[in-house]
Amino acid sequence: MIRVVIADDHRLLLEGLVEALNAVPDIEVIGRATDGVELIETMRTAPPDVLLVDVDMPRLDGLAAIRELGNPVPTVVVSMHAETEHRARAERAGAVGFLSKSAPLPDLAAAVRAAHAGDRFVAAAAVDAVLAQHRQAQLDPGAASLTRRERELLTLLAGGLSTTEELADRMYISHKTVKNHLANIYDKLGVKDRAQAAVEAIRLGLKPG
Amino acid sequence: MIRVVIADDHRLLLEGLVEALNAVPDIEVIGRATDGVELIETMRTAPPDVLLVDVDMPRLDGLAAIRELGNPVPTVVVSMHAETEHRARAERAGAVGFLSKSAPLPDLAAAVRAAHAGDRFVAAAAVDAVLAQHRQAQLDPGAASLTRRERELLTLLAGGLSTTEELADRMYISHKTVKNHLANIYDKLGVKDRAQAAVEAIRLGLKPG
DNA sequence: GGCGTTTTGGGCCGGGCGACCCATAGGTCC
DNA sequence: GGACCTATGGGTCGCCCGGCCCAAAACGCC
Repeated sequence: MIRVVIADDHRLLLEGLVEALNAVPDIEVIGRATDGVELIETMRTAPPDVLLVDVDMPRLDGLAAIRELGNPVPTVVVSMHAETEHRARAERAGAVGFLSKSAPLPDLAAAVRAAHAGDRFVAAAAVDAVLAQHRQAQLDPGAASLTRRERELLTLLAGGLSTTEELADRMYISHKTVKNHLANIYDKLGVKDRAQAAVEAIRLGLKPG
Repeated sequence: MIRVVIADDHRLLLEGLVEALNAVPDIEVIGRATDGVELIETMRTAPPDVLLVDVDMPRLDGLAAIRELGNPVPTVVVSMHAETEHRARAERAGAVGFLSKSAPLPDLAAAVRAAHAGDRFVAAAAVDAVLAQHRQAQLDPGAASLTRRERELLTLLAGGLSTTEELADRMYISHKTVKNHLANIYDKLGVKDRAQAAVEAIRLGLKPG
């Protein structure tokens, strides 16, 4: 059983990846992170056999994070774009694999196994199946344009936090900022209050993660 | 393919039955009803090969409904209790089968097939598997005690209607009654507003239908 | 280095919401 | 027949929510 930690700030994609990989018999996802700082914390508490990271994440990007970590475990870098330049940068940062987010799932599993076995540089491929799963959310014109904080807030809402005060406390921001985020969410999702937003969030597959 | 219509005022159980039966390869649920009047309407617009009805339903109970219909299709009666007296009444009303809501799913499928084949009186058995699915909701102490109207309202809420006015219009009651129902729902589910109630409703599997 | 976006925060206002009272009609159950 | 629940409806009150205005940091992108 290959134990994997995944880091990606796109929560929907992250969840899709987790589900997809957990469906692979010899792979188990034991941790996830949505930014570099969280990733370092996760690596400390639950060190995996293989690490999967997105290149661009807030606070501390994927490449900086693996440099910071000093490559304790084989790392595969996942990127939206498959350009050679990104690949080179990932390689310099110590990654042993580089994947585009637009290829079939089996390639992703293969890359994880290869990294675990000690291979260097399994290139390209990966994750088209996941994007397909993820497509539903992208089809919703507004949902795709949700920002990171908006998705965070919406996820909390779908998890049962409803009052402005609760949400503000949980996100360490003022109640006014919560209301601003909510107003933007309503606009993007085409709803008019918390109840509808919560329903929509669940429909879109937003889950605490 | 045996086409079936199911009538049951317990919506959660109804949905469980529908799902369970749709999972059976040779059975397809083509309609559902939550009271006798709705059942008669459904039978008119979508006549099935076999009818499954609950004995006690509001407005017009199951037995009265099948009498009213004049038994155009073989009917299996489902009851919470498996007492002989109820069985006798069901038989007099023209039902060809009688099942308790506390036996394994295969028996239910068997009863449907038997009714379709023309057998008279497949007794007892049925639907324990469905109750298991349904158990989650029953474990929630409050959810089980929701009344019919409360469930109706909650289902609308989970479907995206959120304002008092919308709900009142849809249910043909005053906005004040909606607020009363909501207050009772909050109390029973242990939540404090529409957003949390909607989240909980979805978690409990309430769906339009 | 400048522009757009994101995230953060403020104020104001009207209306809707939830909490707490209440009553009445109809049904079920013993 | 009486107790209980359900469904319906009313009123009041305080607070919170959502709409609409604005501003300033921080970040990414070109």
